[in-house]
Amino acid sequence: MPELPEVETVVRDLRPRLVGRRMGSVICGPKPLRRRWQRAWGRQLPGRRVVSAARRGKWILLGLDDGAVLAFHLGMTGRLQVQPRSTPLPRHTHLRIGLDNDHELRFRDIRRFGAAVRFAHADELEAFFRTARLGPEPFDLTAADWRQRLARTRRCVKAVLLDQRMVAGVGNIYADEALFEARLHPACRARDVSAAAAERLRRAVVTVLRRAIDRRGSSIRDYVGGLGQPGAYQDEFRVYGRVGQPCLRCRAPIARIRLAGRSTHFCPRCQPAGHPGEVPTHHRPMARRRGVKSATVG
DNA sequence: ACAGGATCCTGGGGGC
DNA sequence: TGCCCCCAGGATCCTG
Repeated sequence: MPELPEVETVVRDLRPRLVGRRMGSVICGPKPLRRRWQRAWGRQLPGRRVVSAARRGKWILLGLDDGAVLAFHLGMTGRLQVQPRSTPLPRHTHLRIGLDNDHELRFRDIRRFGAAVRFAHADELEAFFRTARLGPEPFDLTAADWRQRLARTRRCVKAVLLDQRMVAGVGNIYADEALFEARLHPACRARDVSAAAAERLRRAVVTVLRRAIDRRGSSIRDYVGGLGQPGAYQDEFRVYGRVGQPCLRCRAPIARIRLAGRSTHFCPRCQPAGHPGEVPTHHRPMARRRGVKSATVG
């Protein structure tokens, strides 16, 4: 679930509570975390001091005083929190790292799509991101680079936004919100998007992410920040999760379709299929077998 | 190469 | 109440 704004919020919450702290005992839960975490890593952590807390895409990066980096990905349901050791341990807590102040860093993840990885050096981390071809941060993405990236694919813009190799940190919520902001139909082929629309989209992504960071991210069901508080941006969604409800700009009912395997929300009137030079492709109604209401037919 | 679908997990909600 | 199906802030395989 957590996308860039949620991850950024967690990092900002954790930074003052982790940086300067020394790590103690490490306790792993019985179930593996996408097989990334290696039990042996637990032995390398005690005694190390946290020197930095940062974010790259949807990754949380804790720099240690031996040059190693402890990286966390929250997947769909991951939570990374600093809590007093006395706080009751919730279910699905997979990793606990003691701190030198009666608190501990707890990684909890119901669905276990998340990951924890120890990189021995910053070089290893860089190699990892290179291998994954992790794209640029949205805030660093230049207009020219973005235009070229869009021009090189036949996929629809929604799929492009979700692809971490194209731009890092955007997920399903903010892809939909940014496309609404840019007034672009999510099914538009990326390569057919005009230069003007591409630039609108690039700016919309930045705008929406900044707004969401200001509101400490979106909490729909599982997400909380590094101190356990929910975010508030869900109250400002223009399209995400608003199927059938009136568009806040034009009152037309918000539609939902499935694109790139994900629920996709948009306003059929504000995000028309037929912008000049922007030809939307395939899109099927969400409705499956069981009378699930198809949003497109209010 | 490329795009879509299945898959990994667990839990919640709705329909019957 | 119970069962079954669908759904979910993600990413990675596999297939055609």
